[in-house]
Amino acid sequence: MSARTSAISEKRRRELVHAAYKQIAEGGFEGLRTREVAAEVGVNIATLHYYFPTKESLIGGVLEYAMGRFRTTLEPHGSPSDQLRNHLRAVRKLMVAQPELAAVMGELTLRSSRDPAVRAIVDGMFATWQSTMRGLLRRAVKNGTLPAQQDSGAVAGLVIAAIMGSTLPQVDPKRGDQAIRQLERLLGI
Amino acid sequence: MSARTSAISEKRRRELVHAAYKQIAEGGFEGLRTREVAAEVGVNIATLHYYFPTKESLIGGVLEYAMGRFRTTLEPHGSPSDQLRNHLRAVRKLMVAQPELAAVMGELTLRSSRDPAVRAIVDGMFATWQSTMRGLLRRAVKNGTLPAQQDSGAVAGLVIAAIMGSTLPQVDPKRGDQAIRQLERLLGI
DNA sequence: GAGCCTCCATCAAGTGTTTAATTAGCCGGC
DNA sequence: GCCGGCTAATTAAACACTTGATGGAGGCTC
Repeated sequence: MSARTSAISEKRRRELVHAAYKQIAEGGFEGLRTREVAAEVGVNIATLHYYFPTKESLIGGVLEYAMGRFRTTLEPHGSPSDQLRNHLRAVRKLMVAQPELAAVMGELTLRSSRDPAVRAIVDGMFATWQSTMRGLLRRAVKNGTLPAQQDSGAVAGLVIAAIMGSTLPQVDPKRGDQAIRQLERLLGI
Repeated sequence: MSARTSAISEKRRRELVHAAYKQIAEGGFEGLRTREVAAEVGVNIATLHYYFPTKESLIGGVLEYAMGRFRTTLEPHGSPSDQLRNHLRAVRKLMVAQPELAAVMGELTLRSSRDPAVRAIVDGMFATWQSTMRGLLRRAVKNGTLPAQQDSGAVAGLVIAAIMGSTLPQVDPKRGDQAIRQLERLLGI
């Protein structure tokens, strides 16, 4: 929080957050035990509480970490003409390459309906994503790479819903990819 | 389990399962406490364990209940020509009308990646849904109400992914509906 | 009264959190 | 140079409470 956090201290924090992140990925919030997090890093349980006063604050760290990870891939890149295509591919690839992130995102999304603090951040992330996506869609239409759409907002919502839905654990990765490719086809990308 | 379970006994079971169901809906698996379930029904904790030897078995009951609830709306109805449309509407309506069910489905879906018993059932449900959907799509194409599709399986997967994704808690119901309507438009329903 | 059902009391194993103490390194003054 | 205090970082050991589960005693109904 404060400006002067020593390098070693910052490292410890990251270690702890990352351990908790992995823990949540494989066991859900239900399976998150502060003791195990500490053990995985190889420190005493009290050390964990030295850096994160409460379990809640540790979860906060994980939330921040996961969101950061996700946000980076949301930033569009490549030539404007195929930014939309790149974007879809990138997000989908990320979710397949890092099932841990997909799992944690799922947990956080679900938790956001009960935890206002989580909700605020997750909501913000989705809002950003939605508006990014809408921008890409509009640009693609103006560009000519995409047939005109009535409601770019609704399309953006659909794309996001489809991506999130296709990363749910029961859908094996192949089916998820198929679904997204099918969406691209329908959209005319 | 056995054939002769008295009416009152069966009622108790249902009460307990339903209480657990509500509990999971509002607090996730993380927040499921057998004591609270028993308290909500108004019985002693030991009574709960009389009907459900373990917490796991209680969750099994909830799983069965939720799946049953979901499955009923999956059955297509109406005239064959607009069964597909009805189906989409029905599922979507269900998820909006019963946010509890959506929440529990989400929890179960996430849990299915860690719990083999849950996975088996949830997977089965999705498989059924997928093939039902594919059947509807094919019939609609043959019917003429839907333009020809290359891969009905992929389309079915997309529809399912979109529906599941649109019921995630952070998407407010209006956006979710928009997304599904947009999907209908794209599909040409 | 037999059998299904319910409760009281209790256990053992965790669970997040805290307390008091220890170590290591740094800095200023003598 | 070195010493005493200061702070950051870490630890062992518990604390207070929760949680799933049990055993045995009694009750209600047919």
